Amino acid sequence: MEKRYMQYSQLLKEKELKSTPQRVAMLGILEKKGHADIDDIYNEIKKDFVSISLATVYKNIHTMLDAGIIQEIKVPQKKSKFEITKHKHSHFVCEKCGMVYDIDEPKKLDIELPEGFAPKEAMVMLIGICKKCQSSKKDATTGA
Amino acid sequence: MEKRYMQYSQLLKEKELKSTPQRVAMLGILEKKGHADIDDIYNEIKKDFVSISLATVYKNIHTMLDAGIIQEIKVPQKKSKFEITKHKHSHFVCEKCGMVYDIDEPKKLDIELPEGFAPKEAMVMLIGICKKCQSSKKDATTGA
DNA sequence: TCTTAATTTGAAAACTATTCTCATTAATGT
DNA sequence: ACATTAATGAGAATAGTTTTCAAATTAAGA
Repeated sequence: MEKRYMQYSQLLKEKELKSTPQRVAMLGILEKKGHADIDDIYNEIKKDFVSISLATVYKNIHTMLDAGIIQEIKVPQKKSKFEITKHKHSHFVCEKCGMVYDIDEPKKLDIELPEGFAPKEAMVMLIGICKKCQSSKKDATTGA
Repeated sequence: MEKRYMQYSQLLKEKELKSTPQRVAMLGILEKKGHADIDDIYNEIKKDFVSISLATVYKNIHTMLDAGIIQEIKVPQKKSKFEITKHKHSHFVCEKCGMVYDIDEPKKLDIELPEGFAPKEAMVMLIGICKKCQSSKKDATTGA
């Protein structure tokens, strides 16, 4: 078995989850694609697990979300995408092709809160035109 | 007719939309609640429009979103909420009670992008514990 | 390796959320 | 008030997600 599969297996066990081939494959797909929605994952995993159930994909998404192995990215007007939990970062969403890119967290974020509010986390999302769509002047969905 | 209803009527017409009592009422509810999801709006508007159809609520939400009169706020793990479009601002979401609060935009946001990416808009969302939940040490859903 | 206990899987049904269709009603401009 | 055009309401249709449960798989211990 390949090395990276072992790593996912490891990761699942650390979170007290059983390491099933389906879960490992889902993580592999998320790693490969970076960001994927339910359909992306289902369509991709079906290539290897012909009879996998969509319900299994949903269940595993939830299980792994609860365990913190993956995270949900909600973009206004779009379907949620998921990604493997990694170091904190922000997102850039292309309003043309819909691609989600990881970007570095803000170097500085100076925001003023009313008294009594205790922030734990800041999420920053930039919306704009990505490099591909910028240069091609058209939809880059079919690109990287 | 009340003054603020006239204003919504006005607003709709400016966007080339017909000013119907249902739309005006939806905007009134959004103003009153600040942030509301589809069910909030539907349950509230039914008090005045007993036979309003849920489909009408959905249709108007879309219409008004497209016209830019209202905006969608997507919070990870939660249902979308909507708000009347106003001056640019950020959001604070209480992870305990789920309330969404408007907060001022960052005074400073210093973020580095790879070359070729053209941002148009930055969305900042803080997650944490709101004032009410902070002080009551429990769910403040039933509060303001 | 074999056994057991606990969890996961797949398939279908159930449920929830959203959109569509279309006859009727209402809003706008003249 | 009239004509035009769009919105409403009701229900059907579709899409998206979760539940149920028997069979299969995993993890751990003997």
